[in-house]
Amino acid sequence: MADIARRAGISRQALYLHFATRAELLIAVTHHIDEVKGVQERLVPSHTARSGIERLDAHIKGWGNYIPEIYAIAKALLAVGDTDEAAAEAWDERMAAMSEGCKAAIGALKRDNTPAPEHSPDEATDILWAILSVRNWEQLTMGCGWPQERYIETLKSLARRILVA
Amino acid sequence: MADIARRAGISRQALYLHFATRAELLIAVTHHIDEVKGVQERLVPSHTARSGIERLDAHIKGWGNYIPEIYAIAKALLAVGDTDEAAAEAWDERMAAMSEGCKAAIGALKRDNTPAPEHSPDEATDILWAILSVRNWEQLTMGCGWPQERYIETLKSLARRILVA
DNA sequence: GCTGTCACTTGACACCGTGTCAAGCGCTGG
DNA sequence: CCAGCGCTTGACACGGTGTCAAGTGACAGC
Repeated sequence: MADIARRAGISRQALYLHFATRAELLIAVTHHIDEVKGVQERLVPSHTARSGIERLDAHIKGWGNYIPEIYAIAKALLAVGDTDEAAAEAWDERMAAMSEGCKAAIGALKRDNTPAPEHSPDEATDILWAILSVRNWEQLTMGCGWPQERYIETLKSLARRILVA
Repeated sequence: MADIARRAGISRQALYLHFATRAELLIAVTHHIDEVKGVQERLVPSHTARSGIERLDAHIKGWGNYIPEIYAIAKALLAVGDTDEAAAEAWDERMAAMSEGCKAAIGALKRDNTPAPEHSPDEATDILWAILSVRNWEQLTMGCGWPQERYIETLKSLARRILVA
């Protein structure tokens, strides 16, 4: 909090006039970034995609390229979520939005009659959500050293083989 | 530290006579659990597997069923790893051991001439390692509510479709 | 039986981060 | 002119980690 106040050019106490707790500040930052960087707009291509496969690709690309932009705040929010209920809730809420996108992509596959027979739509959604998680991105790019481009392409390939008949 | 000391029936200060820092204690606990619960023994079936596919299955089962036993300490270690270099290193070291198992399974597939053509052995190892990560387990079982049995079976199925030709 | 050592105890303290409180200051709009 | 607002300074409480000093009690070796 002291660091942030210094960088903002105000006193530490003034920060508490705006945000009651550290968690609240992190939540507000998260919402602000979503607004400025526009999650919604990123997922537009996935709405206008014609086939289910196209939609799957667009969703992976849109979300996958969004992750690096929110990574720092996401990590902070996840960390504080271990002890702060409201922060955990805020994160879950964000994830629910992203999970809706997964669900829609899976739904589009079903409409095309191209879903993999191995999974129910719910299970397929869970799987897609899991492999697109921030933690997974962290592991593959920061942990394994994959460049972002490769992350996107490989995940597209994985998703197709797992979720498309 | 106070809680742990109380549960151990010694004074908080006595704890510091054994472990210099909280991180050091967590690291020691991790090693102790590995010793007692035996990671090595769990992976024996994977060494004796005949085919590459069998080995892949055995590795997923062995490790996948080990995760719930180490989950609590793993989470604590990961959390403290954000600020403590030694803890992060200890975790990476454990992960390297597990990653070796992934590598060996991929190697076995190659020896059988059954690896998926889409990935190099290194990439296949990274992917297997990522989907078998503790975070992924957390997400699917705790987040999505999958029972352990289903987690194992679904991951086996995923791994085959991704990594086997 | 004495003594040194060792594991532990009690009780204090420093430091850091979060969050709170009170008093004061300066600008601006009515 | 002044009330209100946003901010300031400066203090403090609290909890957690880590440190330090002095003391205690048991046990082993002489």
